[in-house]
Amino acid sequence: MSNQNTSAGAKTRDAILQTAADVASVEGLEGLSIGRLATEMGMSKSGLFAHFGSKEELQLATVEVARKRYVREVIAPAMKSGGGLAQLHALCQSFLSYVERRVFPGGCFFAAAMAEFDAKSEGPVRDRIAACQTMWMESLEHATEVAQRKRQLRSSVDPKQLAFELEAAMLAANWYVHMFSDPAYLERARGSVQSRLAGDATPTGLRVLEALHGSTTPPTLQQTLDRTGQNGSR
Amino acid sequence: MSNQNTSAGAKTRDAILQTAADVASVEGLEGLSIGRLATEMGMSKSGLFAHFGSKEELQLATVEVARKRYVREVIAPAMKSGGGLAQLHALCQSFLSYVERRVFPGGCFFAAAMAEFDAKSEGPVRDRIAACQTMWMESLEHATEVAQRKRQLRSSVDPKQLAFELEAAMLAANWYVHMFSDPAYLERARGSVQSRLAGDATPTGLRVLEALHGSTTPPTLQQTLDRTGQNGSR
DNA sequence: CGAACAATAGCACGATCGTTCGTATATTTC
DNA sequence: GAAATATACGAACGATCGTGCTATTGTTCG
Repeated sequence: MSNQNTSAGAKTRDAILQTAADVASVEGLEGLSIGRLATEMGMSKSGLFAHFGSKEELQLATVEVARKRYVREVIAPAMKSGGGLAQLHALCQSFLSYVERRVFPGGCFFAAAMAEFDAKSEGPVRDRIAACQTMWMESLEHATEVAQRKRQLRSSVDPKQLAFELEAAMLAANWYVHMFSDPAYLERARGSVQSRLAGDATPTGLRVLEALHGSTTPPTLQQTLDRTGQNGSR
Repeated sequence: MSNQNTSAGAKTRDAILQTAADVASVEGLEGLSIGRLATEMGMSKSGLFAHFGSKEELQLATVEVARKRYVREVIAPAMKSGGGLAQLHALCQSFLSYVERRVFPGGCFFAAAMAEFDAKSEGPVRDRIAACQTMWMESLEHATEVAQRKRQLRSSVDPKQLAFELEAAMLAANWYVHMFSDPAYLERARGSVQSRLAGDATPTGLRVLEALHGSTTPPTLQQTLDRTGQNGSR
């Protein structure tokens, strides 16, 4: 989109921030040091510093490019699918794929940032991280509400509760897959998402889910269908 | 138990480590600095340092006292309840209570430590954190297996999968409750645990769950009972 | 060509980091 | 009481932190 009118300085600034986002996903936003970043970029500390004016500005700018990357790699692909339950499913799969593809080398940038700042006192960086997290959760909740309007999810489902549980499984996968270098946790999260969605789906919703990924579904789905079929759309 | 033969030095050493664990739950184990810790303890940097010999030793010792605190505040209370499903339930409730009671001021020490070290390269501290996390997960898995032997949980349940999902809800509550200062997330996690356990419970198990917390249960339990009752112990 | 400007480098500052060393004061042991 | 040991302190180290200030480059434009 706006990738043309980039002066020489803006280009290096962006290159710095891309590296900064990668480093921060591993070392944290506080652990990210200007000297270390300058060395890694092959430029002087002061030259790099001049782009931002303060460390806090560097951190905020880093969060911003990380957010764009997140939108590009997680949100946007999921938006291509139809609204409602399909989109909710797509958002979850997209996130887990994003973790699997190591879009950030240290795992989800925002998961790491939230863990780093959640206990810390107020501050602009913390606020920005919290806002990003809220936006993400709201996109999960919104997809849930649309799915309810489309009668794909039961109206008794609390969107915030469902979003919380889906996010919980995804976050946990993010931590454990890195801590133990075991991709099995991604599959566990996929299983969680699948059975959670199937468990709250109406018969209409179950057809959507079935169509989404053919017969890849483990027995859990069919089993859940048996269990919930008679209850209707209650 | 062995709180008597504490020489003067061992007493201050422990006092240092208790403070260190508190600080580390907020600032992280790397963010914990010896100078800052010395100031907080009202003693000299070198005097404090002499107790450990290196920062890494300080970190390892801090993890150890944090682990003991975790055992005392989370594991031990849950061990009082009967084995199997009751114990699994107790472990989850105990953890959420531990978060709620702010046993560590910055939230769960090990959640923070895992988030800090999961992306970092190998090292003794990382290994210790990973080992603690494994032990915790195994205690959840073990309780699940006992519950299966007691026919309280379906034999089709994968203990690792169930432990993962329970842990996911608890971890997510830990992050969000601090990030947004909203205790509602604790209730969401409690709801997740409850419905997850009820969903996988046999009729026998459901009776155990009902007995556990009287009529505190939201309609979800009764509803789930209706849904799963006919399936028997499958 | 030369002026204006954006971008980077060099250097230095005060602060803090983890760490070492020598020393002073308690406490225990003979 | 003397010797030995445990415990803490103060000063200083080299390194790195974030941040200024000044100069030097490279590009753009009149």
